[in-house]
Amino acid sequence: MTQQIAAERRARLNRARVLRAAVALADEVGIGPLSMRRLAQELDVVPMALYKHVANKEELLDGMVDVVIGEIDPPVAGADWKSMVRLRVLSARRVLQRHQWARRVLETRTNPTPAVLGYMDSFIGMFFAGGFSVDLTHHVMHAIGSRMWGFTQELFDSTAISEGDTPAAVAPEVQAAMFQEMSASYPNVIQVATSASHDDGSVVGSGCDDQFEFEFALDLLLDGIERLHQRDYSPTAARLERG
Amino acid sequence: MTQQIAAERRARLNRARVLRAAVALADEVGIGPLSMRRLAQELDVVPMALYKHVANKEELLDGMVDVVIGEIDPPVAGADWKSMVRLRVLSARRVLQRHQWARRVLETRTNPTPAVLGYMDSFIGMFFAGGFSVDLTHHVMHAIGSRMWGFTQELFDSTAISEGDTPAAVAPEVQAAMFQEMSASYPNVIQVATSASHDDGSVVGSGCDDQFEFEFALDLLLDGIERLHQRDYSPTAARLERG
DNA sequence: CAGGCAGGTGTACGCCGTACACCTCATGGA
DNA sequence: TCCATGAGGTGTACGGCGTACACCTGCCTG
Repeated sequence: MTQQIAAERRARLNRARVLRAAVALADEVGIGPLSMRRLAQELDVVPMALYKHVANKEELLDGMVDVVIGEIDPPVAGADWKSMVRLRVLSARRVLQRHQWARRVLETRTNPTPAVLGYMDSFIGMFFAGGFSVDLTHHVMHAIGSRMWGFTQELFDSTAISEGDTPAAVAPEVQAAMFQEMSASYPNVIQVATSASHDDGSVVGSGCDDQFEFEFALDLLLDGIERLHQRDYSPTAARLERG
Repeated sequence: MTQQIAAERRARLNRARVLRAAVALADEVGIGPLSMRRLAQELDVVPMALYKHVANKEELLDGMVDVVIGEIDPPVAGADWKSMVRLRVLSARRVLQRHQWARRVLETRTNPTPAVLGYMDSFIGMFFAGGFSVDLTHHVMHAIGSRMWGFTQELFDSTAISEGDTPAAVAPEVQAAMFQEMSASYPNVIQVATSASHDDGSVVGSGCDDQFEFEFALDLLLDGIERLHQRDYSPTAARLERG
């Protein structure tokens, strides 16, 4: 009975609801405009109410990351290490792509939450299961770095602009002039940027297939790692004898 | 004469001086505490005075990045592409290590400044000079990503904590308990983290040699790239026949 | 000597995170 | 049945942020 009444009123807040609302809000408006005040408003509550459920904004962000990580598929069983890793990374990538903000937030965490550690632990476990030494695994984890989460540090990718303001359309003749100028100053950049995007003449190579680029780089890395593993390479030994 | 008087008074502000002061301040206190107000104070000037020299804080940060990029060595002439790239990256790394904050700032730039484009252009030029096709260069640049700037996205590295607050020493017995707990929950992480740091028992593997890890990963990448180049591999062709 | 303009100032606004004291109301023991 | 308790929501306030806008000042040029 009292439950019913409570349900008719505003549902009671709890940590999970706060985090879910935060994730949803960030998905919608981006991480920049996500403030405690804005989130509170979304939950129809006064800002300070949130602090009964999260210690502060940092902890809120930690919690949001945990929610996101929870969406990554568990490792598929019974495959070789390489495909396990590959699939897991690509799963993480899909998740992080649903929550664009998560990349930046992940990067700014100062200490890992249990969920993060759990993911890393199971990630490392895939290499162990594949017969990697602790030592090689260590170096390999460094080499993979943030690619483990399914993203690369794409400096200045075109999608980064889409936070908030629209890029303010410019007249075609101005575009052309800019292109000319760029071609003169940065001929190599222009060549590379336009190589994969013959269809549209956009200056930043927005025509290029991010997913392909990601997999290309990932496979380059995995192939290199496989080669090391096959020849029982020990990075630490190599370093010692190099001196 | 008037010059002398001016020199006796506070030197006049200009964009370069603002940027240099900003870089110095960020070097000293970190990027977090760097506010327009704080910077103005450092320059013994009212906050709004800065806006006569930079449009807003974003532009200030852009300018700071440019200053940093200016410190990267130019490419060494007359070497093969691989060592040119390698040396350039390691030079960038040294610079970015002098300005720890620059990594984060670089990551948050939304559009590249001329200095950034210039660096990328000359970077791309090294591959062209090495006989790489435009196409392969494009993919290779993606694969290198932020490693071009001499950093990897080290999530949760121990250095990240050092912004501002000291980590508040904990009693050894508490440390031991934490270690026990971690070992139970994240056995793989613990193994890997402690593999390269037998000397000190710190939980986060702070004993590991970042520079070695970086070069290890860089070389893994460069070797992979070299292999592709030698066999005249065309990623785009590979993709077309696959797709 | 006059005028203009580059550059430094003062004030004020709206945002942010959050400390702290307070209120309210469901709940469980007497 | 009642009342103490404590979890959870509220209101107010503070200090910090970026920066808009009007203003002042003093050097440089004509």
